[in-house]
Amino acid sequence: MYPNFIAHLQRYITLDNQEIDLLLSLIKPVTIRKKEFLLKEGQVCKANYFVETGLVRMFFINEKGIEHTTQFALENWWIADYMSLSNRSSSHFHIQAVEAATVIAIEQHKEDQLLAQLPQLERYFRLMMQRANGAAQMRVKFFQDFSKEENYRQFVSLFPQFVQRIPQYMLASYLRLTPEYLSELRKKSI
Amino acid sequence: MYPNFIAHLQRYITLDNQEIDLLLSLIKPVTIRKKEFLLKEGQVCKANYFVETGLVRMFFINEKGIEHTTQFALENWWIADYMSLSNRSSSHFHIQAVEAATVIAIEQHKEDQLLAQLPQLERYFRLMMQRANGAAQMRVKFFQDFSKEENYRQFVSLFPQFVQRIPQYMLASYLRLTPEYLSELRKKSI
DNA sequence: CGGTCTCTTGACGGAGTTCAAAGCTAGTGG
DNA sequence: CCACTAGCTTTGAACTCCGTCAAGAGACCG
Repeated sequence: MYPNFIAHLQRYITLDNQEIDLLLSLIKPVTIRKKEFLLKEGQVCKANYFVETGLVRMFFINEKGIEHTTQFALENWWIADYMSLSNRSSSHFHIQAVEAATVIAIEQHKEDQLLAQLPQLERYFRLMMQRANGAAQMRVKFFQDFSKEENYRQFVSLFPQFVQRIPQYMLASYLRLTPEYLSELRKKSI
Repeated sequence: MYPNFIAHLQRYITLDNQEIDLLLSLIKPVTIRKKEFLLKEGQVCKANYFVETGLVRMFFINEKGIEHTTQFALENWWIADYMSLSNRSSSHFHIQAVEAATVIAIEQHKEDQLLAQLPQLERYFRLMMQRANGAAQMRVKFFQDFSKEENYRQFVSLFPQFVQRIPQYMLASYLRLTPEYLSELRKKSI
């Protein structure tokens, strides 16, 4: 049951079987199909989500109606609108399945109970949030460092298998370029 | 002693005087003058830094020799290269004082001891990392949403007093535009 | 198979960069 | 406390990366 989730926890903290059972009783498993939503803009983000299998993304729609993907979450990554979650404010983002996904939700309203009963989880989440921060810092560097063409080439060479899993328009919106320009870059390189 | 630091902790967790004394015995206060460094590219980041007073920034230098500022830390913010800190890998960034600053360093090699003796701090740092993540997500949205001109105008209207504290070339490098173009935008708006 | 997304192509335009050079400002040492 | 200098800011001209628009080809789903 949720092998990725359990293995991931145990890479950072130790939990015995009893504790794992307790934990599993307090989480909420969610399965979503392609294009279904975990969160929509305007709602308050009610949980932190662990991707057990599948692929999920975060995006927003600007005033011109154009989608901008800000984040992908593959297997073993956490995703949520952390501003909305921290402040109970309404979210500026959508979270949506790119592929059908099974997700573990840690719900806000059960968090206190969970952390009181399994204090090791404070440590686990601290480490996860720190790791996510590190990733965010590197991403900022990545985008600032290079031209859009270089961004594209780097990304494809770093994550060739991942690029196969997402439609081009979505990659374009993540890399901050238009589908037309991405198409042009692809033509040049083949 | 370190009023901002203590007050900030107590906004999120409770600590009695004895615990505060213990904490203060395990931190390392650092004062740096303008342009001095807390971290240089290539070093391993050895601490998480809380800005008690002053102003600090994170930046890197690309292959053309151009500086890119990725983050500012004002009073009451934490700053570190979290990838380097988590993995003990060498850093891709510099951390430098923009103004003379007094900083509280939580050193990696004392972290275990600190967290064992003051387990509430796990919670505090979890919340700080989550807050930083929320800020990072909003920043990505901010940059993706608008043109460079709009980024500039928004930033100035949101943080007019902060803009006074930093040189223009540094604001330009944070907003991902050239000093020449920033100068042009300033002229237009006055 | 029909219709609606997705991807490609090409022409055009403009936001933003590059380069060079000249003012300005602020910090430093004499 | 002044003078010098290095570095910051401004200006303007040329250029280019990349977005916009429009239209057609292809792909996928009901």
